[in-house]
Amino acid sequence: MSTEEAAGPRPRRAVSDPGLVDDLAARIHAQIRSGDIPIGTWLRQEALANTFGVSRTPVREALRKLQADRIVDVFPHRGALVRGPTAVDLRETYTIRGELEGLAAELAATRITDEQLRRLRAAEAALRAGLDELRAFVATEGVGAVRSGPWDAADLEFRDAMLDACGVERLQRMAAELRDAFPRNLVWAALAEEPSLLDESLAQRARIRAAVERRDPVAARRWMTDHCRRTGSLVAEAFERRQAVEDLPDPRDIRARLGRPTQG
Amino acid sequence: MSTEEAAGPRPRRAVSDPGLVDDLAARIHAQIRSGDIPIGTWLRQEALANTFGVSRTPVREALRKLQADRIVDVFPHRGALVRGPTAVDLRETYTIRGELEGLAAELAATRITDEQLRRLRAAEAALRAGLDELRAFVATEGVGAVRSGPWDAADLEFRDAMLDACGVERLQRMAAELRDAFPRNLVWAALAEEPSLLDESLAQRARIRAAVERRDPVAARRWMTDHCRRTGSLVAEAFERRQAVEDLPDPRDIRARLGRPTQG
DNA sequence: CAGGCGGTGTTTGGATCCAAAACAGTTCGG
DNA sequence: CCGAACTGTTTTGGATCCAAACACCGCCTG
Repeated sequence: MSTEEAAGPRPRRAVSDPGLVDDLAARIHAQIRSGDIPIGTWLRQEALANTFGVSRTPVREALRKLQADRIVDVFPHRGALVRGPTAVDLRETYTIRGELEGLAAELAATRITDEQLRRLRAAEAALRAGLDELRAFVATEGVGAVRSGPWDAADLEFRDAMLDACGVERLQRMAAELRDAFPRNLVWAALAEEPSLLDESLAQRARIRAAVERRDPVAARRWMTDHCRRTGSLVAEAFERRQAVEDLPDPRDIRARLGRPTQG
Repeated sequence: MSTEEAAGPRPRRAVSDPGLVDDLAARIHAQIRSGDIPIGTWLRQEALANTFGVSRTPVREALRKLQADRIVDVFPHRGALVRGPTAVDLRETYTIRGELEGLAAELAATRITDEQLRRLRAAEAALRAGLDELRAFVATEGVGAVRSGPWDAADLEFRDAMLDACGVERLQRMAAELRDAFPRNLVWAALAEEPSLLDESLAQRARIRAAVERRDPVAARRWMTDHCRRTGSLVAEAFERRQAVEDLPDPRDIRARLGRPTQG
């Protein structure tokens, strides 16, 4: 019987070359996260191949990775569709994030280093600065013109610092996976429309940071979990409001955004 | 500029056809989970293609999916290597599982239906029966001869029933992902070597079931988290013992199990 | 006029082909 | 005697090719 094992080559350098497919997947994912490729978009293999200057073969493999990460849905003989969350998806995701990041905060409170603590404080400061700037921007330009800015970056940095401090690699990865489960604009668009919510969000994070600072695992976890759940409720509610306005036929229905085959 | 969107076809039936690639990935994954393909095996594309009667193209896409699921490591120009956990991997995974399944138990306690509760009880009964049988088997045949049996199946069924009862789809998926992160035999081989541990494991589950039955979310969560952490400790310790005996050069080192290219 | 039917163009899916990379065994030089 | 370079073989990676599936459109029929 032909076995598929047969031990073979031994890799000298582990991950020096990222590999074309992984790079492609990361790039496509980035465009989806940023909103450049909107939810409900059909990803055409040939178009992607052209834009990245490669053939369809590596594109197809990249799409399989994105499928496994639940970024796109692949329909046999039809193509890959960029997944969009439903309101319950949002709630569920934030609930789970509350658990995972809560655990991370708890662990971080017991084992954070001084260096990591400095990073956390810096992120909080950046968050505060970004909030001021964003509020000023909204006051002059309006909510609609808001684009991904320093507040969003600081937001990610704060979370990354916390996850890094907890020291559990798998936890980092899983939390990141949840964070990237849907485009960023869905998140901060919900919060930016009411600046007072951002104040609240910042205050919650200050509480978390303080708890970690004084090495209080129980409080750190509690505040972090609360923070995630509260944020999740806000995002989900905003999403539902928005969905009520533009009447998408069905939240779960794939037929949304069908348009026409060639948009010429 | 050529855009990669261009709205297109609308899928009629959602998931009627699994698709060859998904099927392949599932089959390979199953063989890894069952231990038929051991950890550290180099997966040769052509060999896999031959065994499944297809060409290398779909095999490569399937491997990309497994890579995204962290089942294999893909090294550019070298191949795909079946990942094996380290002891810290095991501990981390069970810690996180404690959180997720704890949450699941908490939710299940509040919203489980009578039908689901019946399923949970049935799984517990099967677990008990499987335990008796396994103990008898170990007494006559010895630990070494133990293979995946009804106890393992009942174990999975109990967890699935609980996750199903919690009603959060993403939670189900993430817990399943953790459960399948490494071969099953690593798990129950650790527990089977000391039957009293299985008694303890069963008692813990009875406690959980009882808490869910009386709709006590706090207790359900507590017992479930405890159960997962305890199991994780046992598995990790057994793994460390085993690893100490067969002196693998380095836990993280890829060069393990190098052998020769063609094992003819 | 509505609904079913087949033609046509487009897109995906799998197989095949070829070049580049890596392993293994050998040879050459110190 | 040991190590570095060379060569042959194996395997992966990307491109290309062809068939099958699907969407769109017009036509035909009831």
